[in-house]
Amino acid sequence: MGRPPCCDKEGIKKGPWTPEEDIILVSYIQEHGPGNWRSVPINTGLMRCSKSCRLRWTNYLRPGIKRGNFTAHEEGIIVHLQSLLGNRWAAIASYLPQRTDNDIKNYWNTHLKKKLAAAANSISASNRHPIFADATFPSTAAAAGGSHTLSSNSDVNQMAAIARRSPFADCPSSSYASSMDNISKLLDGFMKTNSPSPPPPPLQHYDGDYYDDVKPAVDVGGNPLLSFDCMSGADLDCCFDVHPQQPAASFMEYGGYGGGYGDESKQQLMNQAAPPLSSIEKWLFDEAAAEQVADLMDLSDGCCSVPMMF
DNA sequence: AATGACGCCAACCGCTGTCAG
DNA sequence: CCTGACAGCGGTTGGCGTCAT
Repeated sequence: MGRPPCCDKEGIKKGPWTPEEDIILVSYIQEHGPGNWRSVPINTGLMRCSKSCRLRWTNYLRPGIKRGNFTAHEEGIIVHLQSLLGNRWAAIASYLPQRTDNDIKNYWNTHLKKKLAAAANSISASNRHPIFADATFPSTAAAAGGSHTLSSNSDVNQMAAIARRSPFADCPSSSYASSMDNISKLLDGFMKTNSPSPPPPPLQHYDGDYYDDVKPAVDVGGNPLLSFDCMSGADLDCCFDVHPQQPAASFMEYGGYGGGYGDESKQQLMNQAAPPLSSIEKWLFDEAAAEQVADLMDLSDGCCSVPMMF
């Protein structure tokens, strides 16, 4: 289908935004709030298409955006979530509210992916776990009941190492950040007059969007389940079965590669105060998990020298 | 000092999902 | 149900800054 791009109209300005345009846009949003982007260029007189206005706001002007260096913790989360969710940058960004999806995408493409690829080149096939030597992997894993979104085998191998040992921690901060000072001052007033803002971290949400592999299933009693299978970056495959109406009756399974996708470790999550999906999120942010995996991996100091992975 | 190569990132493009009429 | 409008997302690109020669 596809509709004609909104920016094909004549008289629509493209390219970098000027400070004056930024101020106009911020002033308008300050008054009317974000949203209804179609009306923004009409009401402000900006010679920009609505899409451009939205992008400028969400990627640059929105309050609470953090620029500059990614911390090792942020890197760990990104790599962790990327291995779990794939290139779903908006979903990943929702776990890093101070970062935009564009920022994360750029950082992945320019730093992390490159680093992972370089490290992967150094990994000899003999060092890899047998499951990775199987050319049909990950299809075999999927057939076995697991599913994942790993872009490459090396993602798993390097993730924990990157989470623990950031090679980019000393990167010079973006000079761009300092250019934001004036706009930040402008936004101070906005933030004070528009509480609550910025949007809170969506740690509580579970709408099916962030877990790719939600699929219909039933429990032993025939009750509907949402089943979320994943191969985590922590080299554990896991399965969360969630009763939509009875989260407390849900359970989570963990299994290691060595044992396949089975039952060797099953943990009942019956805590009413802590629904299972909180456990998922806890797991996602559990730095200790990455540490454990890194220890298991027996990584050497050089990230291009990776011994036995498992 | 000049210039070519390279890296980074803001912005654009095209597609998909959603929803109202 | 169909269609069109809109918002949002992910991939890609172009321009600018930096570094190497």
